[in-house]
Amino acid sequence: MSAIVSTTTLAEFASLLGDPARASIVIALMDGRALTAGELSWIAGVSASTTSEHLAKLSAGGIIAVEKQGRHRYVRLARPEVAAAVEVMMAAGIDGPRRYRPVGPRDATLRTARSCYDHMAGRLGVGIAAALVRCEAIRLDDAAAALTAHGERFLANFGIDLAGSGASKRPLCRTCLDWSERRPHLAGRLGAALFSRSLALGWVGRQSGTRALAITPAGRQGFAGVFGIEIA
Amino acid sequence: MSAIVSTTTLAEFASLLGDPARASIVIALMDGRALTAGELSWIAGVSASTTSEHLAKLSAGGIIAVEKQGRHRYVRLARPEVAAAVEVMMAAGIDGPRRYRPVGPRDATLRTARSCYDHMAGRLGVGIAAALVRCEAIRLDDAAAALTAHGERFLANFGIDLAGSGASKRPLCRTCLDWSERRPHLAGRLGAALFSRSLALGWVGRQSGTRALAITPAGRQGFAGVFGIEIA
DNA sequence: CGAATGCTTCGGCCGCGGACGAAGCATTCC
DNA sequence: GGAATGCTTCGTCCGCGGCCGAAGCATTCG
Repeated sequence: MSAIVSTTTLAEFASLLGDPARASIVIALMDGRALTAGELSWIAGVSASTTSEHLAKLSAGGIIAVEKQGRHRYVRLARPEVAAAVEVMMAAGIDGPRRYRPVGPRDATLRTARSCYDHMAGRLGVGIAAALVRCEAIRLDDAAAALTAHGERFLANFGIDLAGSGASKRPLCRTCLDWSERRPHLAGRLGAALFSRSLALGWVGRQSGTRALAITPAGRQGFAGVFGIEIA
Repeated sequence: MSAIVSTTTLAEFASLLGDPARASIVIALMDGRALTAGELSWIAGVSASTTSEHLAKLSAGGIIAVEKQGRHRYVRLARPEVAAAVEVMMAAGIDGPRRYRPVGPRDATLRTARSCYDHMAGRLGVGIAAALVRCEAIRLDDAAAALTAHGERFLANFGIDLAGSGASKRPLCRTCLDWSERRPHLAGRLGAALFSRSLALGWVGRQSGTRALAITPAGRQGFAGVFGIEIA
């Protein structure tokens, strides 16, 4: 055998992702956010009971981690390896039959800056995260991220009021491994707030039909001034 | 959706690998060699007819490429992206449910040096590949690898006559991403020749029942002298 | 040419597993 | 307390797909 692991390992892992409903679930979790079973049920387009069974399998297979919280069940991807595998699998699955896909400039702009649900990713996203760590506005340990008192003031100064964003159940500050940069960017309520504030300031702009974000001239100035980052 | 590609792409790709028989087939092809349908039938442990159906699916899914040759049908992986995906999936599949696996000494020896079909992998394999690049015996661009004129002489000096190995269809020089090292090692006819020559010189020895390779004292000296590498 | 080999197509069997709804816990809300 | 919500367990159904053997094409061999 070519592989160190047995063949069943590959087949088991793959078959977990080989079901359309489970694939939808996993893709929905790909940005690192935790979603409830109910939300996933809606996303996957199957009943609550079916979703529950799928979640049980994914959990047993080490794909997802489930966290009970009140009467909700929060689901997230279990390990970064899983996210990495899904990324690569999607890349491999594209144009299986077809030959090439024209990667082109569109891909390049995605790497520069893109939206990942409601926060920013790409070089811009990881740049901001790194800048906030550098100036000790946040601390990243392991998987979790924490906002410092200094960071709270820093962000308030930037126009972000996290306390005002309500007592949502959603984690305040969460990191997400960036697909193109292989370094973390910020997700969670903080990531979302940074994104919406950047949009409000006109620093970045969405483009229809793509996740690519345009960094405006004002944005270049602003990101450089506030965070000290230059995006190539 | 979080992903660039649609959810069906992931599910389709994954379900192709989600069947034990197909997974065996793909794993058997992981080193880039082309095998016949009959061989794969034996490897997968299913009948010829079943194998034929599996091959049709894998081919339609862009996983494998099939080349007709006389009354044989040679099968190989279609694209490097597929091999990369399988590598990462196997890595992600390990210890899905289980927390850690006791990596232990057996695993350590596998990481040091192991056979990957007919060539060498592990630290030894990637070390040799790196050494050959360093001394400009081979060039690695992107996925392909090419032997230089200097490299041909270098290898002849080492006792490898690649011209004599026949006009096999098999690629001369091919790289394979190493599972444990995450760096390329050499496969293809060159990789096979390096392995058999090392065996002939008594530099490495196979061990029964495992893919681990033992590096002999002569091997330590030899690999250090010829390639300038020390394997920890 | 006929016989042997390699693979595919066809037909049929069978079981896995994904789907749902109803009922059962658990938690929260009023 | 009771009602509402969120999720899981259970029972059941049903269809997809993997499996095989026999027959059917190809190709090669003698």
